[in-house]
Amino acid sequence: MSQPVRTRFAPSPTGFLHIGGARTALYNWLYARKHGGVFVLRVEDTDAVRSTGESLDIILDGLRWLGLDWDEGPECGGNHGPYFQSERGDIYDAYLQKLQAADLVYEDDGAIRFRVPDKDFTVRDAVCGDVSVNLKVQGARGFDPETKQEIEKNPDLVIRRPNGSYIFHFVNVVDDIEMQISHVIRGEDHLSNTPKHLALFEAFGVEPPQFAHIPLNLNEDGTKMSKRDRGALIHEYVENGFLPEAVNNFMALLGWSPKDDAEIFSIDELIERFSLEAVNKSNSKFTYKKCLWVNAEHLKALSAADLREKAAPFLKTGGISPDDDRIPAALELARERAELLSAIPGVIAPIFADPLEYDDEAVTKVAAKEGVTEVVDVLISALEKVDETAWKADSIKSAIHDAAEANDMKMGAMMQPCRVGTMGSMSGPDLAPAMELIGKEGVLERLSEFRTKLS
RNA sequence: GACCCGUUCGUCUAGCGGUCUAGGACUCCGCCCUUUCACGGCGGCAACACGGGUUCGAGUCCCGUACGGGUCGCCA
Repeated sequence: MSQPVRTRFAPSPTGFLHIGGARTALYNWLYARKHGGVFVLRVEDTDAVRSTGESLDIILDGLRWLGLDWDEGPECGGNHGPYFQSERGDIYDAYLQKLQAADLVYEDDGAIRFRVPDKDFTVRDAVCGDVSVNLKVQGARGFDPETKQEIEKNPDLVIRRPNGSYIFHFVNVVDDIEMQISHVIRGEDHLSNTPKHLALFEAFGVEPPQFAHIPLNLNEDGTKMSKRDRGALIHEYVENGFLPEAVNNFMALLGWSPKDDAEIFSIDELIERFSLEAVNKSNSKFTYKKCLWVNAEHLKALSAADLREKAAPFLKTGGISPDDDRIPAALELARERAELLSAIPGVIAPIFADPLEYDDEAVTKVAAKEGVTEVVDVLISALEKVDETAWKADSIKSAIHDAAEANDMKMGAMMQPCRVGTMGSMSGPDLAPAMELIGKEGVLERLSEFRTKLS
């Protein structure tokens, strides 16, 4: 019972890395890491027609981005390879011979079928409990979705096609045996298939691994998530400015519970706290808004250096130089209000803009206020008096405050025109620090341009 | 259609027979903080699918119904 923990993620390279697959990978990875085990990546590419190298790259890139590193698998190898099923034909042939020797298979129309025993197989699932099925009885009934008719069928499992290629159930079991997988953690959609796998394990005389079928993630409307749905594909998280630790955190929460009120976890905390016992039984619905919130929380927790590094590519696409000296300070202003890395440039762009673009609606709104030209005049003369070397958020703020008092104006009535005049819009980062970054000269230029706009 | 799994606020969930007039989080709303934008803090709305049992007592155990999901491929 105390065999080494070996888990695996076995994607089929026929598309993108889906959030469901990524979460399965995460749970397997977490379990292996928690128990000092090995995480194996196996590529299930027996379907030569649908499998592509491009798809494999996308999946590997996605896993790497998430930080779900594998100990054995493509590129790193291992002692139980090869890790592509397309290269394991000899192994499958050898296993087929074992079944042939025991007279457990027969040919049917060129294909090879495995004789299914007439008995109950009980899946002892770490999440779902015991589930028993008699394959001979169950397998004798089929369903034709076209005609919606129940049809009689041969319960014996096809394990090899006439063209010599092997079927999923067979290779899956053979590989799990050969790779000495101790825990099979996979989607609940495989629960009904598991008795078939159990029959195969028994035929090979091998003790099956521990199974854990995790609930599925559905769309918010309860329908099955497809590639078209928002939040379905991992590479979109990369492009949209999510942090990998946030995506891992959120995926972990969909189907697993820490059992207390904590929700934001670093990857190390997830490893420490994860357990199969705490995996939920019921399906969950994917909520993008909460995912955003989790990301915002991780954004706030990022170190200044990490934030700068992670934000850099997004700054570039936003037309802002990541090397500007003012970037660290600007990022601190942005992180409090950005939920995504991709939102950061938009928040701080006005600081670096030259010339500044004014939001017409904001200008019109401010212009409509009575006495706004006087306000701007007061602002300009007050800020001119601030010494260049004393151009800091505090002194800027007190200069405005003093001017308001001296001219019998309300501070609140000054800040809005000041904001629109210097930043171009009604909302944005904390104003005084932003003005500090723009610089005295820039602020005065902007305000005087704004002044002419008003008259 | 058969079989399998599931069902607590709109959503993610806590709850493993009495401490539940059901807790937390997201969303939404209100208030406070901020003489700017946010963050933040505080508060509010909001759930045990239904019906039978078992029990002194059921969100918690059992059965049924309804609903949802899954499987029934020479896809994985």
